[in-house]
Amino acid sequence: MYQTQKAKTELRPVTSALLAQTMTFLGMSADEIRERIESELSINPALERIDERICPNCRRPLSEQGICMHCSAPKSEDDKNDIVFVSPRDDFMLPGYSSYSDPYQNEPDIDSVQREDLPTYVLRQIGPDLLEDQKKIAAYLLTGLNEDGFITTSTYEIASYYHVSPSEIEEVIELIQHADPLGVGSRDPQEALMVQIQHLSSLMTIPYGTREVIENAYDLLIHGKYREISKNLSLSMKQIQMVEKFIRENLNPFPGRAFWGENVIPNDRDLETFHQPDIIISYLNDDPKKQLIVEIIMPISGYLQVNPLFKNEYRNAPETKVEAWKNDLDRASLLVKCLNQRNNTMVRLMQTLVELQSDFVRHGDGSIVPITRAQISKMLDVHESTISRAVSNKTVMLPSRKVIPLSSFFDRSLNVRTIIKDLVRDEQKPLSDAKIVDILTGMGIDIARRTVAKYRAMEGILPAHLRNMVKMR
DNA sequence: CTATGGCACGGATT
DNA sequence: AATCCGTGCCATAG
Repeated sequence: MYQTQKAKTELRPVTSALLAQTMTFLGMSADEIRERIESELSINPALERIDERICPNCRRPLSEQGICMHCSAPKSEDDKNDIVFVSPRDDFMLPGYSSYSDPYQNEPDIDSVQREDLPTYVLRQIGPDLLEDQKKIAAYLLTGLNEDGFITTSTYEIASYYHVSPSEIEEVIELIQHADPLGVGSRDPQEALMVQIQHLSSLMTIPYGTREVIENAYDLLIHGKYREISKNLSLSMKQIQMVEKFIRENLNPFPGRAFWGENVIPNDRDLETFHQPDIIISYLNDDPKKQLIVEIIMPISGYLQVNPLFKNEYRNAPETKVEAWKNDLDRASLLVKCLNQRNNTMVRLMQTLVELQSDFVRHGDGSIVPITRAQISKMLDVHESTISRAVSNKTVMLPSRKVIPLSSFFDRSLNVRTIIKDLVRDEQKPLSDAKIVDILTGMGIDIARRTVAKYRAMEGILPAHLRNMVKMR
């Protein structure tokens, strides 16, 4: 009687704290958790880190490749539907993976550099070329950049602040603009594009009329008013299309965004390649016939536990310390429990998710099955918000080496969008949105004409009357 | 008249 | 409760 009473009162605050914390942990990315753990480790003596890799499922030691012999060994290698979970690891940039970070460029150390913030990054590049007072100006300019990488303060403002002439400011700005990411420190997308063009013109051919379009018809361009551009600048529609395509593929109107790789340019999922993923899915030995390997990246290598020595010590704790030590112990065990809980949830989530979407993982966008978070939550018997948190703020690397947000697994329209993309790619003569609706209806997909238009826009496909001439690839 | 984009509404999803 | 998404209606361009 007395015991249960006591157990309850002790249990409740702990479990609710556990729940609350687990929830917050669940919503964090590997990076954020890493930070949290590091800080806890540094202040809490009761917490101990063991550098040994263990299976997230059964907590047994793993083989060298990080595969749990206990959990996954008995399964046959030929079974395509097998999904194997391997130990979370923190050093995901193994030699074989190093090319992920920059499939387009060969600069090797983009990864090390992308962690620092944009102003620092730029300043480091141009620093050597600057005089002392130019440096001050540059620093001032750079800290004033907005998230798009544009300068927000006016030249005159700075000039009067530093008692120098505006032209000297301009000089510094120009240097900044030619640093990587190309075009930072411009005032608007238009200027950024011009800088990029100037730079690229020595490296590749720029389609005829590109400068003119950007300089004189930028607003028309972003609104897709190609006819008008054509009239104003006397360029053919074909030329304008080339220009548009060139800009879309080679330039970036928002230099700051590319730097962060944020998901702000919806049509360009490639940019997300620069994110460190929270989960990696790959084939065993990179062989598509073999099992899928799912790795959930852990914030730290090894695992955490409550330090047994500290626990012992606590029994003989001096009066004055009892309180504080107990606090430490509680926090340590809470953290460990939370992390285990989080891991457990993530593993279960990915298990069902990859199983359901294995075709998507293996064969790409077209084979995605529309799934909602709510459905998954029922299958796993957890609250919807749990799944929501588990999915948010996380990215996955697919065997194709693309890094996408985990939420893409729940993209209801991705499969239809790919069909449309394929349809347009293989079309003989341009299909109008209405035609596409017909075809889709024939395939058993029932959506409105207006929706097709939206999907088209999402995929960056021009309207039918503008894509009649050249067909790319 | 046809094709498409903008705005806004309502239901689903988170 | 807030947000997202598909859709209908209407304006506009060709």
